[in-house]
Amino acid sequence: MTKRVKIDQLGGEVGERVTIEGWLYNKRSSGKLHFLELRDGSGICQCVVFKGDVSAEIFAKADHLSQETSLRVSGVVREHAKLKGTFEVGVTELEVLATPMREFPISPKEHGTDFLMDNRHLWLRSKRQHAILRVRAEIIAAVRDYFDGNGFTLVDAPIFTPNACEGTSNLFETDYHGDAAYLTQSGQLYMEAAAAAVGKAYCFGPTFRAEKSKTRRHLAEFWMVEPEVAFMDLEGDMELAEDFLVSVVARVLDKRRKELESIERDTSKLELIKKPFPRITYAQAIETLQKAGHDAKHGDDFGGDEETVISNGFDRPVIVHRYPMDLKAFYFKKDPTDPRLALNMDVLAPEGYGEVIGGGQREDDLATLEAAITHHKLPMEAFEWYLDLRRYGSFPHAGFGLGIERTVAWLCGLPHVRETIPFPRMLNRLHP
RNA sequence: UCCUGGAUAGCUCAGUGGCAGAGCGUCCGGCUGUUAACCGGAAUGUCGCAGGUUCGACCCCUGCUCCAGGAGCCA
Repeated sequence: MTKRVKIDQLGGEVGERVTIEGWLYNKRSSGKLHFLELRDGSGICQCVVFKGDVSAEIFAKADHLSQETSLRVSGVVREHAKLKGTFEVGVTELEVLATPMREFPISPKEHGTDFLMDNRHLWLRSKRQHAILRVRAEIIAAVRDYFDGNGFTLVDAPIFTPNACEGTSNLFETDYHGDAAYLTQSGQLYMEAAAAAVGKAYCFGPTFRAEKSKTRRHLAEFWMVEPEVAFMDLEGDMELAEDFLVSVVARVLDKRRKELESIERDTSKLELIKKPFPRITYAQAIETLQKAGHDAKHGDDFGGDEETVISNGFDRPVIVHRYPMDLKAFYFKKDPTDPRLALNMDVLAPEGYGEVIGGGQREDDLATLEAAITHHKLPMEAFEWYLDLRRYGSFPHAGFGLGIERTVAWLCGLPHVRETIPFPRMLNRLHP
């Protein structure tokens, strides 16, 4: 019985006889040699079948393997003849577990987006998608470890929510035993309740947006992490966002450098992500845009192009704070030095990846919050529970939300968020 | 919802009002160190769908469907 090993462990087994199980990724042949590239999820290795080492039957079998055949091979591990630090298996036994019933649609050649998205369930097996999945998993692990290790308590927010905070047109409506229920757009309001219970709370889960957005930055279903901290102001919020982002980037560089390099991410750009992040006000951002020739005026919100122009001035994320109240949600606290401004902040990633974090300090005065709800023409009764947080020991607090997919796109250097999530849900795509 | 572009072999694409094409993949053959291997040979089509113009339409016209990029939208 030979030892079963994973491909990423082969380096420690040189000279040993091992068994590996996986799928055929690619094959090259000459008259007396077959080079089988085997993929097992942990990595890819070359398995060499030499005519002189195996029975005629096994050699013939190896000649007729098609892509994605599942295999079990045994042989001795050795260092690659040409590539130092790369290991291969000199095959002595080969067992076919299952032969594909038809040709695997995704060859190692180029394909179009539509075709790949239709075959997303198979596309995930490719080297590039595998690397992205692993970076995504590392980002999520880094996010959880950061909050778990800094005194936060995970408090899960509900997915079904009772009332639309703002119009229902951008929410997915479901039938909840006869009542309308909506898929959550954010767990933030619930985190404010949680912060009063545990002090530092965060939630991590899927969120849903039904708006008909069709851009490289939008998904109908995406994952968001939302911390909320009691007795923290906007300044503390910006410091938290900065410390958190730096920690996540460092973790991914430390643990997933190989994957980033395999997808040709310029990691030197990520090495620059250090504290402190530049901070500019909304007003300064508008000035920057005007100097760059954009006809931006005070009161405009930023689109993708504007965010890129603003962030291009910096080699690390830039924090833009104090937007006009009119552009922001009802729950932001007004700047006491200029009540037309919100105590909010957005973090724009460098290299044109846009907003990855949005957050700020929340309004903690009951009367001011009630006025804001009225001003936004929202149904007061739906927010009674939320207003209770101001009735029973109101407290200054702040938080933010980070979009996982935009972060994955940024760290992996991907032009579109559709490759950052295993099975993207977009305007015109629900399958597979 | 709007603008622009697109749909031809399994995939990526070229094509012209007059016999449907290439590269890759697949299949067969060759080669002892290949790296998206290479060399030789073969098979492969509802030219997105429906209608129209024409002696003749993959090509021109109309409608529709789907996709992509962008805009709007986007606590």
